Amino acid sequence: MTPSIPDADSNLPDSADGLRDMILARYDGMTKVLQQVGRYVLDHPEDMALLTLNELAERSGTQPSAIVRFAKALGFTGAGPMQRLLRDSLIAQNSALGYSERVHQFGAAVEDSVSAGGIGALIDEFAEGDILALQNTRAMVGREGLASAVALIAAARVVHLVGMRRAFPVAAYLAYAVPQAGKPTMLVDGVGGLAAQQLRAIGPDDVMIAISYHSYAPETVSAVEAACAAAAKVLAISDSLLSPIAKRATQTLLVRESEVRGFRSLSSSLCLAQALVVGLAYDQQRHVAAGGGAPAGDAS
Amino acid sequence: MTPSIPDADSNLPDSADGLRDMILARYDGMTKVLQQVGRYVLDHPEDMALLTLNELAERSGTQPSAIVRFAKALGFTGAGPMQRLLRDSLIAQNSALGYSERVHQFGAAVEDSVSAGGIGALIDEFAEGDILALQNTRAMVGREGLASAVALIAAARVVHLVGMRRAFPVAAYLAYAVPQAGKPTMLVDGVGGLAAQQLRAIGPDDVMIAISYHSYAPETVSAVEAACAAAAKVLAISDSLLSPIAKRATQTLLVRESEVRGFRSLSSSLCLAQALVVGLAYDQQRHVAAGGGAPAGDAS
DNA sequence: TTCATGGTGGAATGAAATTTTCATATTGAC
DNA sequence: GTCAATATGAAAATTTCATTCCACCATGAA
Repeated sequence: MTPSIPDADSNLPDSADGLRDMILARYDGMTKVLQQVGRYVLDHPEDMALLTLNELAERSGTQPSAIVRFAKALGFTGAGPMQRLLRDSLIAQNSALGYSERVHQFGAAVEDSVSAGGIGALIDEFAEGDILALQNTRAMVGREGLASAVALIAAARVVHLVGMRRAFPVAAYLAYAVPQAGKPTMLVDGVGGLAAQQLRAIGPDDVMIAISYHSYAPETVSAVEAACAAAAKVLAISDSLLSPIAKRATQTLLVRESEVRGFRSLSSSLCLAQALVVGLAYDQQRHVAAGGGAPAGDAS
Repeated sequence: MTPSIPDADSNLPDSADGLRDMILARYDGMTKVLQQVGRYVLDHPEDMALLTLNELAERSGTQPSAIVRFAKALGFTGAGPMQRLLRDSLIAQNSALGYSERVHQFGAAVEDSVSAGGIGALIDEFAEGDILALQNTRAMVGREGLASAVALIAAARVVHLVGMRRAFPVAAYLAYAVPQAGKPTMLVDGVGGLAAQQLRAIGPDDVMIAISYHSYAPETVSAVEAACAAAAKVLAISDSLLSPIAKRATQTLLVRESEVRGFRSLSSSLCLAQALVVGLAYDQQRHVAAGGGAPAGDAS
């Protein structure tokens, strides 16, 4: 039974923005599941506008009835009216442009001058460049490349990670994610001048993942040399087969990063790193327990 | 009676663009009513994506059954699949995860889908997901968002960076790149338990760039609180307006990372970070020397 | 610990929308 | 001009979806 809508403000929002503000205002007073629904509405308004309640419930990890309750808690008569509000806003946004223009909205050529579009136009350039780079990387790495790299890592006792300067974020990501896949991991970061000690821990059953781009950091090169000296395997992530780390590597994964205005990106390397880790997680799982089920997701 | 789909090309289009081309190609061979439907699909794709067949029939001056026949003539099994195609394109333009439920399988039958394409197929999934996420980020951040964020950083005396766990690679990249743009930078990394000391250095003319994703690391939240207490500006890079750091931030840049098999990516955040840094470099350069020319590129 | 209150998940129900079917109309050929 | 074949429109039938209802669980107080 609806309690005759005792809500303080019986006036509904009349726009998606108004709805967003209303959710933000009431969020703290909501129950756990209702908050979950609210978060999904704020984070994925397009989904909430267009999908069915069953799909939404699945994606947001709730129940259809919870979505209906959420809408009613906000004063709507049901989930339908709330969806209609979001959908109308979405249509209004998109029908401003003609169909053909909107379709090519993202493929449109980018002005090559910063002063033309202002500094803000840089986001278009970098996004577009990264998209092209990702397509390229996907083709260059290939399924076999990824699969054999995963096998290489899976067979190792310990994973050692090296990446300096611009490559460091990639190494840092792997240092965060690889242990989650259940593989012992050491990041050779050289903090406290302990790089030599860290390299001494490399054994013959280990693998070193070395990430380096032109021009190749000498610390990374010498770390690879140390790994080779210890008879460890080396997986190189680099931008050239001629790079000093690729030459000594057991396997090399080539990534082509976009270069916009002289700045090279990292998106492709991160994407590849993530594919490696998830592949490793599936592989580990398959060997540990024959049963199915997804490997644990991540959190931050 | 379906004539067992005698259409020459039984392969369906996989995008709104492809559908549009297919309609144009077959238009001349269609009957009057089917042409009428086709014209409506081309002229009002968002209606066709969202409205019910009854409404569409009324608006286009046809019948619901005519729309079903039209879809079948194109090779679809019914009007539903055709609408779904258009709807997904609509979502893809506005959000990252527009592309079918295959991406969103949490615990469902993961084992066999991996073994179907092999672990190597993950590279395709992640690359594709990241591309969609980048398109979305580009649209969500927008030129104004980037421009005002750059202005916020440019006005600061010192930039403080916070990002833990999964967000750390982004902070690490900024710690590498922001100083190259000539802006004093401190990374709050908490190495050696010195986080408190690092936070004490924040002044009222500074800006803190805080990166955090669900679920939000408490260290990051308290760092933001410390920045607020010091009357510093806060630029949040996060995945939700409800995140504890977004609520306290001077400005929030929303990024929606792709989520494939429960693992969220970082490509969009890295792309955004790079756009921020290059924008900052141009801005700094413009104020230091009026002359044009690109800022120095990077190297590793 | 026990009870009471309110929240939550899942199944049943009723409504709405899509698809099929069939009768009628229209077009083209002989 | 008539017949055959196909297209069209209307309505029935089926499927899908939103909502409601009920039983169970969690939380907090006595």
